[in-house]
Amino acid sequence: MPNNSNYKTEKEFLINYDPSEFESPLVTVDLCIFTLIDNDLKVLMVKRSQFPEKGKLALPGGFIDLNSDSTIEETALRKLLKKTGVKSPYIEQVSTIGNKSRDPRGWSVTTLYFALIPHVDVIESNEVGDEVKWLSMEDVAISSMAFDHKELINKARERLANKVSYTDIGFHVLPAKFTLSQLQKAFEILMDHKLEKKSFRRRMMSADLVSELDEVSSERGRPAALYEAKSDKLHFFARSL
Amino acid sequence: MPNNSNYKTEKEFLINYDPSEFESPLVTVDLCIFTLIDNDLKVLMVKRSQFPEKGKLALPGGFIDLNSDSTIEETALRKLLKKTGVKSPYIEQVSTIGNKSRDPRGWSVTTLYFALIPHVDVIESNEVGDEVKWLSMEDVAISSMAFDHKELINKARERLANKVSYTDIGFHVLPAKFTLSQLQKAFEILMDHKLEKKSFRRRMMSADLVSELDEVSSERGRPAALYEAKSDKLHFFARSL
DNA sequence: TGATATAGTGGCACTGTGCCACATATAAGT
DNA sequence: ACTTATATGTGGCACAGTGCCACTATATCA
Repeated sequence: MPNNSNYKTEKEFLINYDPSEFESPLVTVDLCIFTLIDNDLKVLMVKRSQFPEKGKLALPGGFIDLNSDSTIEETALRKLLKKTGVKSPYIEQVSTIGNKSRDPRGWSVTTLYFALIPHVDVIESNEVGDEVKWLSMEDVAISSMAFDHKELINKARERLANKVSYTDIGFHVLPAKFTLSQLQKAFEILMDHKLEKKSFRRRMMSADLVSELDEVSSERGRPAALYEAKSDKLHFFARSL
Repeated sequence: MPNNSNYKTEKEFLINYDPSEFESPLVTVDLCIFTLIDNDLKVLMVKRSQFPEKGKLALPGGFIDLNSDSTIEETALRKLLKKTGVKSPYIEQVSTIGNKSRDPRGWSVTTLYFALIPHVDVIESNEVGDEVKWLSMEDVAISSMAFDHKELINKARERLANKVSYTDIGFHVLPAKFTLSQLQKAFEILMDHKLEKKSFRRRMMSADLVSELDEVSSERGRPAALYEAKSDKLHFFARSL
């Protein structure tokens, strides 16, 4: 607990102030990076190379670099860039978890972010050469993980599903051009909830979020019109999906 | 930055691990405690008695007590209890802000909570005898404040308005018995948005959140039926207000 | 008794949604 | 060539919830 009580002026305080008076918890940032691969929701994990929890799967993340990071968001973006090569993801702070038991090293606080990236943008074999792995969300429940990271993933997953239902963040897992069916499928997977085709299309068109291109995507069946997102701005739907 | 790299076993790691290897930021918890006094939204402020920012208005909050607090929520509740005497408020984590410039003492991280309490439950002249003040939200913009606390209040205010529009947390600023008009007025102030009387009543009744009592409240005009909240559970409206 | 004030309701037009049948356009199979 | 499978895209209607506001109800005050 702090003890810097009896200074008479601001100057005296600043000169004599000793940061080590404060006993601080460990502070980390953890990232839950989601993407869609073959219509399967995946989360990026790394295998820990150091104690504690050496060898276990963990979320990418780590300590704030007090010298080079000037904000906590910068820490998060730096770590995401290092693991995926993606520079401008959708990223959002989920929650901060702090208690005395989550880390064997002692009182520990972590700020959890989730990010949404299109899989095509990921540079495989990242620069660090850490052992990274896209884990299917279906396998999260049955995998053993470091610290409380399984809980963290569940929190992020919940926030993701919720937010996708009333914003356009779902666009961020798709490539630049997509069909409305692909878009709908992505929303359905992210929300874990089936959607009605007609209603979905009506909403997307009336929200004016996409513009039709002069191209079609053709696989099986009738060729589908390709669209692109109209804006990068976060858009709130008037009503939830 | 951490340096605890070369341990061969977990045991060796735990024995030799030195927490001071880590350079940690300052970690605090700040509270934005809202209530309604005479149909005016207020936020609780304290006058700082120590450097830095001595004498300025600040949000109640402070350092985690690593010995007595076992979670960060416990820290928040402890501080709220100390300032207001309220034991079971509505409380919610808003966001965590961390950067190198917000505190003259150096890299600093704060986790911001907002709380909603009924004014009647507040024990005036709290045990610490700190100089505390209910500041009207209208005066926030024109008041000088410590650190980045004005921004913190604005963030909490925004979250509050938003959340009130699709949940029943607005109930928490009212006494146990209230009229529907009082309830509507409270929602309007918290959301900063006028509501339609008929629509509001329809929604409240169909959501089955209140039960009518055999009492009436009578001031001017026709006496109004008194109601009480049916449950403490957080309820999400199907549609926003 | 009538003015004023607040509580509470009736009722209708409008909007968005769920639903599902139908029309359209292509590839693949025979 | 024609059929079948498959997927895209639309038409249209019943239904539910909302906004709106005039109207009724019940009190106090002068």
